Amino acid sequence: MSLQDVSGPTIGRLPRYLASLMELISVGEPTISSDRLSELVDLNAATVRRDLASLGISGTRGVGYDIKHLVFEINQALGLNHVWPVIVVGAGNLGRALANYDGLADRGFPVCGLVDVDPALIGKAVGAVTVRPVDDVSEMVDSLGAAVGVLTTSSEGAQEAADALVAAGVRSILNLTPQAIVVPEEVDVRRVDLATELQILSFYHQRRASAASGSGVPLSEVAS
Amino acid sequence: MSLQDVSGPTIGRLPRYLASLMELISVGEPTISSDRLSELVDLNAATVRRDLASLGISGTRGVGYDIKHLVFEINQALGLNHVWPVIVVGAGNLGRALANYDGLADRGFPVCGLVDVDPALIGKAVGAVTVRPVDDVSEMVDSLGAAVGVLTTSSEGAQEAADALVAAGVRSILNLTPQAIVVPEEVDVRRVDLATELQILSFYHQRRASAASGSGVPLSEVAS
DNA sequence: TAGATTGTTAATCGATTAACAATC
DNA sequence: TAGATTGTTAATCGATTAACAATC
Repeated sequence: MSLQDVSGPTIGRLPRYLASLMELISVGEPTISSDRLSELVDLNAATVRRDLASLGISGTRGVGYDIKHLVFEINQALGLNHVWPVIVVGAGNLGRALANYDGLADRGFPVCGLVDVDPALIGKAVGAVTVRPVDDVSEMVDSLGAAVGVLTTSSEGAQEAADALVAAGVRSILNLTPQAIVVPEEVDVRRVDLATELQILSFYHQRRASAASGSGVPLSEVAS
Repeated sequence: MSLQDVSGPTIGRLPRYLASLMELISVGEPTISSDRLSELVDLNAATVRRDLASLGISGTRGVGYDIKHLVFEINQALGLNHVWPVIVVGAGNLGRALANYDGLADRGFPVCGLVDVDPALIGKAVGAVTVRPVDDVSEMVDSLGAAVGVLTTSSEGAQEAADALVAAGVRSILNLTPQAIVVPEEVDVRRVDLATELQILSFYHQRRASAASGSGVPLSEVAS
């Protein structure tokens, strides 16, 4: 299953709705109209109503939507009424940064395990966890109830790491390596590649500067 | 300018084309048909021809596209015939991980500067750079020719960091904090939020497991 | 010339949005 | 009842794709 393909219109917007709604809750508003919410998230009001209807959320004509109900249902849809323990494979700089990062645990994704193939790293304490060998993954998934794996290995190690996660029963993988991985059909993979993100930025930068001379330094040869 | 809106169909696929083409080069193939390339990148052949035509690349009827030419032109379109020096704002775990990460420099985005507001971090050596105060950003952008800024501060520091980059003349920002930032119209921002990526994974995980009992641990209260 | 493949037109598909009857 | 706002239909828009004439 390829997430990007299946995703449909709604899912990517749910976190945005949630962020705006949380602010409204802190202000104490009880209800909100699709019209006003649409302004906050910069979408069309009809799109907002569509999205909410598709989640099975209904409002009250003439009044709007109950904000707390909205938040509850969106959290439900996103699976945020659960805690999803995460196992990070790869205890390099990025893996260790993730294990130290509160932003994941705060949103229901605590890093409960950190593994690596490098014997030199095994046993090292990082944040709240200790680096363990990759061979332990299967046991860790079972005992910790981990549902999600994050790959922060080198490109070379990515496939092997993914295989280990899949063998351990993990069905959701966030791949932070530059390497595309191959997994069975029933496993979901999302890939975030920072260099690709920068490429996209530079694409627009270049396009914007097109006529003017670019501020980048010419690179020797590319296509050889 | 919102990148997601403007992006059009092509840009997000260019890195994929490039990856497949690089492999073909290493195998020594001289040309490729849109049909074959479309299989490699899992797209429709007409879409491939569309994309290439939109970049001004033409092939030869009956033969296909010259692979080296293709690679050169796609690199050109992505701005990869330039080196884009990057300044990272925020020398926490993630910022330091980026400064140590070869994957960016390898693809033309060397981290040339790392700054932080925390006096305790100033002067620390990280990878090839030394942490400097945020106040130096403007001078650094000029002297290093930095075109892209990456935010790895805390949520609280994100807006201030973005303001400093914008004031220094940076027009492309990759925001890795969970905080949305406000910038002038002429500045491009891309946001990558790992917790959001995990949310999307868990959304599908949950949907897949819908009927069956979820494997996540129930969370106490969400909507209060 | 016969076969292959491009470049592009027209058809299709899916998502967004305007509009409005239903109804609080 | 009058005003507001939902829920949904039909119109619109934009991207993908099939199909095919052009041409190597």
